[in-house]
Amino acid sequence: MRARVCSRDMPDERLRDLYERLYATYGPQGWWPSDGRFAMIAGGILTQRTSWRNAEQALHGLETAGLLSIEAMHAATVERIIESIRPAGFYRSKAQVLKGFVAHIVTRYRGALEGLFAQEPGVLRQELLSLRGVGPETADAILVYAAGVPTFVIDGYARRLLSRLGWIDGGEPYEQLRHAFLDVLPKDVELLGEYHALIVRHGKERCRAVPICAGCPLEPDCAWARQGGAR
DNA sequence: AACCAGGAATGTA
DNA sequence: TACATTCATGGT
Repeated sequence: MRARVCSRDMPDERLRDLYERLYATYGPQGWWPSDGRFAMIAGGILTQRTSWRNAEQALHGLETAGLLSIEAMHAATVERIIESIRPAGFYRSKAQVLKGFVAHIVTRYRGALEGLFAQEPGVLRQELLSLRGVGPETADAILVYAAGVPTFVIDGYARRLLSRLGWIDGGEPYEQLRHAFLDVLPKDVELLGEYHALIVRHGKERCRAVPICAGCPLEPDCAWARQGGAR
């Protein structure tokens, strides 16, 4: 089946319905409530290919070490950052990424995140993407949850859900899927952030508990669900 | 005891 | 462009 979600000429009602259904099922997810913007960014980097549980431990490690600020982390050695974030895994590369990020903020914006976030949204996104260790998913997560920019985060859960709904083939480029959501949803940061969080929440249920779409593999009686819901 | 977790960079063909 | 490999800990 072709990816009708991706048409811009034909606004896709299904993506709005899906949000309503997910929200009605799981309620607000309350991602990244009030830890501070830098903590949100650090969390976004630390959680790459890692459970949020482990990323939180790493964040706590940074907090305990007093490294949860741009100035402190900029002054710290990579070794000390590594010690603090070990539970998150990939600690060597992530420590470099964190240090590279704060170095960028310090040199370009004199250590103030406000300078970065004051950029035009499109420029800001490109600038984030230019940083080492910040790919499309992390960039969009930072934009939505820290910068307040209305964009959409596409992750493995979103791809898997849309595939199982039969709305995409699965191999669509990141940008295509991002626009599929953006083009049919209100430019509301809260809604867009909630939507992504709901998709993750639903994905973690491993599609066992709640049928989201009639006839889709999420139905309790479908073959995929009976197999145990793995992969 | 393999498998997965709120990815991205690099290398190869 | 498309696919494989590397990074690495911790829970199930």
